[in-house]
Amino acid sequence: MATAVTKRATRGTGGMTFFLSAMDPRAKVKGSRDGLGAQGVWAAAGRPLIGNLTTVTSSLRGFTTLLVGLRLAAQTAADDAADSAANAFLVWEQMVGYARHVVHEHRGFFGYQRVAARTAAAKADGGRVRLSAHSGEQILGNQRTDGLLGNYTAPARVSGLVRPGFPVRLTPEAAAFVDDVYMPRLAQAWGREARDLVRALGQDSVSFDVRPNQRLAAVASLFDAGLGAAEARFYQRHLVQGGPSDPTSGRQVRFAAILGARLAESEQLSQAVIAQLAADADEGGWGT
DNA sequence: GAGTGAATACTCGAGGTGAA
DNA sequence: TTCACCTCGAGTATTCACTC
Repeated sequence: MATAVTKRATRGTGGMTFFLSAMDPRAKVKGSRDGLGAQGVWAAAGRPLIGNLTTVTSSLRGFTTLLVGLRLAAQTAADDAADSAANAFLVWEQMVGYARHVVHEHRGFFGYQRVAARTAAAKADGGRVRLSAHSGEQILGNQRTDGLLGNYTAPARVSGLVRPGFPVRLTPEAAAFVDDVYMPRLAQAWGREARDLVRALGQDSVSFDVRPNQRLAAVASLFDAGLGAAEARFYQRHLVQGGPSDPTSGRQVRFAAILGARLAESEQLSQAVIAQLAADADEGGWGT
């Protein structure tokens, strides 16, 4: 049948050509606001190449927040109480937001607006904010579904960072990475194995000082500019290359390789660069 | 009690809208 | 332009009533 995107495999040349045709009403997404049918293009052409990430998971530091938060939250709920672990994660996500805003002046994380507003209010009134899972203290209308827990957990699972099933827990490899790379930085201000931080996250409500201090700085240090060698290797393997169970059967690894090479030469993803990528793919004999 | 199927709830991944 | 919040459809899991 004809679809919005029809692919023609040209096995002789090892390439594949995409062209547009009229929308098949059977393929149309019912009631979708996707008037141009971009979702169909993404599903047909993008998803087979990038198996783990979504259009929302554009922040590497979002994954950093998720990994460290899940590690800490698991320690607050040793009895597998999923709800309390989730609540602890929400508190951690709030804490990270304040630290990134105050220390690094970061934007572009979930909840930025409320974090900025409450920080300004706190500076005029004692310098402390309240962190908790209660709706009034969350940094989004529904932090659980619209924050990192809702948007990053599934891609992290596909990337081999989060175990399948429930409750949400890191894979052994991801947990070891957090312990090696991030926990020592937190421990400098929060005590051995960041025990004071774990204790704080386990509380129903936390009063958090957003004036410059060691604990705030320790949390912010996880989000310093640049990546260490171990971080770069880890994220390259799990996020860029799709992780150990790469659902694209190696296509994502090859795509990352040629994209990386082309972007190293060019600042922007222009039409010319895309044409070059297609030529690179043809040369590599990708087939379908 | 076991098996089946419908109804319901939940999760995930898209894009749109409106305020600032 | 950015950000927060929303809707929507598809897929999956769970619950429950019904039949044998």
